[in-house]
Amino acid sequence: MAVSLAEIRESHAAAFSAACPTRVVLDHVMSKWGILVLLTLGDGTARWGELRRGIDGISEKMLATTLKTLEGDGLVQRTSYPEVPPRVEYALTALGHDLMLRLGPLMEWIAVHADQMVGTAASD
Amino acid sequence: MAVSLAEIRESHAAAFSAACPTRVVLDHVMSKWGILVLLTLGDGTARWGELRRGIDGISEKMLATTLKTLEGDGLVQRTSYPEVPPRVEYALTALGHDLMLRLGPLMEWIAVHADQMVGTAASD
DNA sequence: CAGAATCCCCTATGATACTG
DNA sequence: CAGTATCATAGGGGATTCTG
Repeated sequence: MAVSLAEIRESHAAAFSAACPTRVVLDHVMSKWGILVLLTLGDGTARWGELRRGIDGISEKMLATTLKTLEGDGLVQRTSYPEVPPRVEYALTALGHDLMLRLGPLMEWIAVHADQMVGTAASD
Repeated sequence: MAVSLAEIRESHAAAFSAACPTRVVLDHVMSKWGILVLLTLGDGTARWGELRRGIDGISEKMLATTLKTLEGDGLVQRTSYPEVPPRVEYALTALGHDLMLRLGPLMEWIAVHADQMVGTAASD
């Protein structure tokens, strides 16, 4: 194997201190809806309604909160058009896009192995 | 660019349905402490006390809960030695190790970009 | 259509004390 | 040392209603 876990861990040692901003970002990105929103936005742009309908089970409140958080982190960009039927579009920023690239393989792995994990679905 | 976000999203479409086990695993792995514990275990084996001291800010309860969850998911293996001074060692399973390999690059990216994100540290 | 504001519930998270 | 049990709390998260 080429990648040493010890190396990985060492390089992220900072994350183990409670004050590290990594902790915060981790909490935002890894939050229940964070990833789903980011993933949905991966397409390019999405409108509020699209996001709400696209992410099964998300409430308006959580969508709003999550979007604000991600926007505050500079991962998502919000653009509102001053039209009569209000239209707002959300899109990934360059930073967000970059992050998604790292998230992709992980999501893939999880999707593949999710049903292997015992804790998720009772085998009995 | 070689990787299309649309492709990424498409391949994880299942994650958007609330019932998908991916959601559960996501919640476990991406939970506040999940990653930290997995990361700490990356070294090989760690004892209860080591984990508790190694992860800044985690409470006993949360450590216990997180460990059980991850153990239930088959990501972590618990081994207790029937000695007089109780000794228990936790280690990543093959599955957990595999997961960590995917988590590494992500953690790295986050660690590097964390301070770029506005929402994490007040500039004022 | 987009979202802000409210009310409410439940679970995640914590601090502490207790036990094998 | 390695947990478990208990109690308490904050905030995540949901449903509903209201406004621009």
